[in-house]
Amino acid sequence: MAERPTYYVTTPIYYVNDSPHLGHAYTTIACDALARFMRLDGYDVRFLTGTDEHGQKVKKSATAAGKSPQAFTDEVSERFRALGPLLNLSNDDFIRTTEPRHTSGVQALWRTLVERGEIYLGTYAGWYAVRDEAFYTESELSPGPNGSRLAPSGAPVEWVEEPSYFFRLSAWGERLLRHYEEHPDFVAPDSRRNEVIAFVKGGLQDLSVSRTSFSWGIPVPGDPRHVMYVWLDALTNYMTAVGYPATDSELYARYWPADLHMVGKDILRFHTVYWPAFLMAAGLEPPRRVFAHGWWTMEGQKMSKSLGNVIDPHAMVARYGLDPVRFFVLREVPFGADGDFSHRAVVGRLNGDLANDFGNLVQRVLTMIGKNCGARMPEPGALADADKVLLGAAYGLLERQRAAYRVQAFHTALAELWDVVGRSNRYVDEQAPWALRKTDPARMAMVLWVLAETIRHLAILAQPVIPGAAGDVLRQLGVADDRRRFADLGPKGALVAGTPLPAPAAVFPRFVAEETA
RNA sequence: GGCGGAGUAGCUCAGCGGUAGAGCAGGGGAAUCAUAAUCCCUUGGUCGGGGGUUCAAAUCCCUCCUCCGCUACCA
Repeated sequence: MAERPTYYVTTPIYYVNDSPHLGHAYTTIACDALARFMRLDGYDVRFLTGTDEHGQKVKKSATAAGKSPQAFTDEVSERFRALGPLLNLSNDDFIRTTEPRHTSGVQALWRTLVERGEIYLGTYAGWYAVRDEAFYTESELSPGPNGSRLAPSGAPVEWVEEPSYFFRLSAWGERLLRHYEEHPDFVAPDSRRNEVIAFVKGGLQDLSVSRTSFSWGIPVPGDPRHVMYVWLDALTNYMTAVGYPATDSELYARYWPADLHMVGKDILRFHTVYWPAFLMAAGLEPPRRVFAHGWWTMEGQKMSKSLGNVIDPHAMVARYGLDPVRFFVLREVPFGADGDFSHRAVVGRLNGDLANDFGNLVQRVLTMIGKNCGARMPEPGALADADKVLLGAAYGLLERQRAAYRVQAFHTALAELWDVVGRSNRYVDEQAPWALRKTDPARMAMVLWVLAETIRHLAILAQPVIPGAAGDVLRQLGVADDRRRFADLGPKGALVAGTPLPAPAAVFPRFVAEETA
């Protein structure tokens, strides 16, 4: 038997300085939908998420909370891990940068880079604001009193020099540009690709990859006064989670290079410039693709702690239900663009697309089968033209879904599914099975079977995005758990007449206005 | 400032050289299997302003206006 093709997809590892919010949920849901889609399509999938736990900010937050960094990160990391059950995530692994498998792997990568002459000891010099504990570039500074300079925060800065290890990033500009050229799908969407190319064309400086100003990090091998730059540390998780530095290990051999790193647009550069440069410098393969998605505003406003409009995923799921939320974030905006998470829009999708269009379609069909076909899957007969048209649309969905998922166009994939939902509702009205019940019961049975079979296709293909509801629909259709893969689509997996069906129950209740307190 | 992107129906957007489109919202109607869900019809736009190329321009070119992104070492 031939080996199944593999697919390795990652979320960024989330920085534990922050509690999980809609943004984290969004990225992870998108990856989950992708992972589920590929699994259903027969791929050997690896889906990774985790937490990024080192750095000065974490240390400060831990101190502020009166905890040790390890105790603090244990706690916050657990809140990210809890997103798994909350959002029905299917990740195969969850990595923390404080785990030994990671820290030792990163140190191995460091040693490799040193051996290859890609890292050298130098001096980092820059404008440093003691109050902010941060360096700033010349361009960020504004003039202060008496010829001094001020940071954007208003803090005074001073010229500071400290020893630091540097990565020879400047040597990789041409190689990176060639990589972008030869792999046009490496950065998506295209607008982001242009940005990255423009950035690299502007010239690259060597990158400071160690710090001596704090110690909450991975020690530099052979020079423990330094800890590693958090991005070198963090990015490497994608490899340490599959066994790096054991490049001959089963996991690494199977899954590296990753097929897709999903990221927010704010961390694009780290993934498309530094990361591939680190890897090429170490003689390793870069990931195949990096997709930068957009951000959500909340009722038209930027989410921020000060505005108090940061969405807690638990509250969001409690209010709307999980599958509606998953559906909304992937359906509402073209993936890659920014979107607005408004109550009105969520309810519109939930009541319109899910409850009225899809949920009600399933309900009306299953109820008619329940009442008029003895609660068993009806007997199909000869196909009328209208039947062929509808079934043809259903059969044609898989290829279209693949094309959309291939480029992470979740919104397109869902729109195509819902096109068939609409066709199905029109078909019900045109065929009017409630009238056929009296005039031509055999034809009624055929119509209901065609609808059930179409719904089977829709539900199987909707599983990646709304796994709970789609699974419920399939259960109500009497489709066994092991007959829900994409290989079961088409006539060969068709619903079998006579199969006893459970009593139908609504899958998507409409959202009704909450009591105003 | 430089580079890139976008401005099309009330809203969100598709169209990217050949008689202005979709979804939602609004208006009217049909049907009654169904979560009063569904289906049909319909109102609505001088496609940001101006100029140009063309038999023909949302669609190509120029220019102006507005908005957004990027312009490196917090992550």
